[in-house]
Amino acid sequence: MSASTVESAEEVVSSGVSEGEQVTIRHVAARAGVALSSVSRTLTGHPDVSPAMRQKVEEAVAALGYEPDLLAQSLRSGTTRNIGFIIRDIANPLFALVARACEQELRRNGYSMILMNSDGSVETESKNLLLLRRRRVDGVIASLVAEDSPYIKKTILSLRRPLVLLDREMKDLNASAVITDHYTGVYEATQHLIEKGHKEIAFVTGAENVYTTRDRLRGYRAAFNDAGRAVPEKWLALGGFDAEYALIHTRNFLSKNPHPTALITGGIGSTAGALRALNELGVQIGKDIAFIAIDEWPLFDVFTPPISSVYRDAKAMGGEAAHLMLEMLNGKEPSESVIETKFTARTSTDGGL
Amino acid sequence: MSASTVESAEEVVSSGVSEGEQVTIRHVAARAGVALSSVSRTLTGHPDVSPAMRQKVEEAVAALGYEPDLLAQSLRSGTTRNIGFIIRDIANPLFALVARACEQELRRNGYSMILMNSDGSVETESKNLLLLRRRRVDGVIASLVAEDSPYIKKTILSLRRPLVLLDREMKDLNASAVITDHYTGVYEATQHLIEKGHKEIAFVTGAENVYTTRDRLRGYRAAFNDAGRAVPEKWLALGGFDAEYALIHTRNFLSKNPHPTALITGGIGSTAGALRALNELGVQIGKDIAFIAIDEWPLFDVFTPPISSVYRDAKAMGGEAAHLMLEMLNGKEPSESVIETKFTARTSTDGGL
DNA sequence: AATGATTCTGGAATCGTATCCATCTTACGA
DNA sequence: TCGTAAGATGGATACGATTCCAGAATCATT
Repeated sequence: MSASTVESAEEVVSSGVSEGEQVTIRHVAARAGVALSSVSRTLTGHPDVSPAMRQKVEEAVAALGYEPDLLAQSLRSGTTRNIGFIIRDIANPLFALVARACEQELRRNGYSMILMNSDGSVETESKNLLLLRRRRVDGVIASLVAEDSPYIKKTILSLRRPLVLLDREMKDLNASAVITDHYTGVYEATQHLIEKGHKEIAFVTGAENVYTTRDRLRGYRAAFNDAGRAVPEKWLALGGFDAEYALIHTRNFLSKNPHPTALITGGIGSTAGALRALNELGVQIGKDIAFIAIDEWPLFDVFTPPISSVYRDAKAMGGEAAHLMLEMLNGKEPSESVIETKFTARTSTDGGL
Repeated sequence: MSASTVESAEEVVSSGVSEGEQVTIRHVAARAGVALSSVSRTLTGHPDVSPAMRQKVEEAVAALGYEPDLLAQSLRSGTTRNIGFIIRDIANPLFALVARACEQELRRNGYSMILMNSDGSVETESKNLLLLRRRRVDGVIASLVAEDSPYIKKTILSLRRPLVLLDREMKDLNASAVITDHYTGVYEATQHLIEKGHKEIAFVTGAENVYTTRDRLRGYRAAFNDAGRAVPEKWLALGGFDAEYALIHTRNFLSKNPHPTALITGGIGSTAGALRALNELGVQIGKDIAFIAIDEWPLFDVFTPPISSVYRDAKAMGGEAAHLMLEMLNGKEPSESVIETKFTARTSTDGGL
């Protein structure tokens, strides 16, 4: 009796498995001289299996190098151990961190991640959701492009699978959500600027049809209100998270006279666009204008000048998303998890006045 | 006869499909009053289908809201239209761009991407490859952690599916590859520094067990040789692509006396680590030291000072990878695609002497 | 020793779809 | 009008696994 677990190709061929053919449970059964069902029972850990049977099957499995086919198992069991992950753009560094942490956690629990970019398009997003349903994923984790599309809502309702939303709030969906407490961070950031004497504080970010913007805006407004100041509505640009939008509107704001003395950008893309505009105009951050970024770019710590920011832990977001998904897969009710934000003042908020 | 394509839930229930149950081809056949096989033929576009049959089936499909189950189709057809994508870390901005472009292109062609991070571990990478095989992906696109692991090579050979390597070269694998012409870019970068009068040019990057490093090193050495200078071997740190490694070795190099007057970092992670070390030591780029980064961080264009870099088009890499994969899936032989690099001098390479 | 309970095993059905094969109808040309 | 081919359809089988069910073998009990 050979103790080897890997046998030569010739021996495998001589075992009734022809070249290139997939080794199935049937081959194992034949080699072990038992029934299909017995092999399956052995491998799935069914209690009614004798030690003799177990040994025969395990020998055959080792000899043939058999591996269960996840596709067939999925069809039979109705569960694929695949989770769909839909985001606007994986190249957004914040979402990349979320995706990475999420994938790690899912993988540790035996799930794989199917990644889809929605490219900022509601239509693509919707198509992706439908495709994921057809692929029979066990659940979907998504950062939706917009919350107010009835079409998306309908599509989601038709999914009939656990759903975890990232930084979005939608009613009547029976979904879990990882939401961020943007309010606190943005409130502190705005307050910081007001205390420094700024009145004309511009805020450039995405549209109000996502929770992210609404919660940030709430913090921004509250800081003015609490300070007994009027909210400078004319310095709000709430149109898109893309860099291009922020570039144009930052450029526009700074061409006015008077122009804002401080600028807050909401989100990775907005920050990039605004920084490009300032750079292009030769406006020096921390001197000609006070600047605060919401969400940190990976290399912010070595920027000159160091940039004041509202930080949130993207890794924790990803882990929490996976966690909430796993809970729902285990039959628990949907729930929410809140991620904190933290404002840190650095030298980019000096100057501007 | 109602012209509506979406019917009410009650009507669906009354059609023999009970609540929550998946609508299958069988229900469609029953509703249309035809055989299973006829429905299948109609939907797959088989020529032997009469117009009358087509109409009956299409009506039933619309009435029931039937959608083919990709899982069952996969099992039957042996092809999943899933592509595995394995990288070290999706949070690496360069790879995120590659992944995004690749996913887009695959999606346009009806394929989905299963994303797995190998976390820089050969073991995880290997497990991921095996899992992808069990998931019966149609192909794998991978940026391997190392080329010299015999275990990985064995695993890959056992895949028996089309494989596209990203920036790696391995013999006898029958794989396609997207490789980068690092040589040219690094040669030009090094030459630029030599012409400026630098002799002590440090180079911090990953290990030589990947093509990326070897090709860059070749360019670095050739520039010295062509200039008739000795290669400063003592300023080579070829140990890892992670930021931590670069941080430690940059710090170490600069603590020496004499220390390097110029620094080249190879790869996103290395650049981040080196920038942190320089920042920490208070060494000013473009003044106290000349600095060149290989691969650009997204916000390099607004860094102060602007950083000289060796650029490559990550989006093109992703698109090419998808393209090569699609070609192989269509039966073509493996091939290689080369991505260019371009050195651009900016003010970070002033000073240092 | 007969009975019932328990353990173990093999055969068959099933998941949802695609395709082979056989049958039946229709059409066409000689 | 007949023979043959082509067109159209239904039934059965297969993809690779799990699970139900029934029967065989083993064991304990009176």
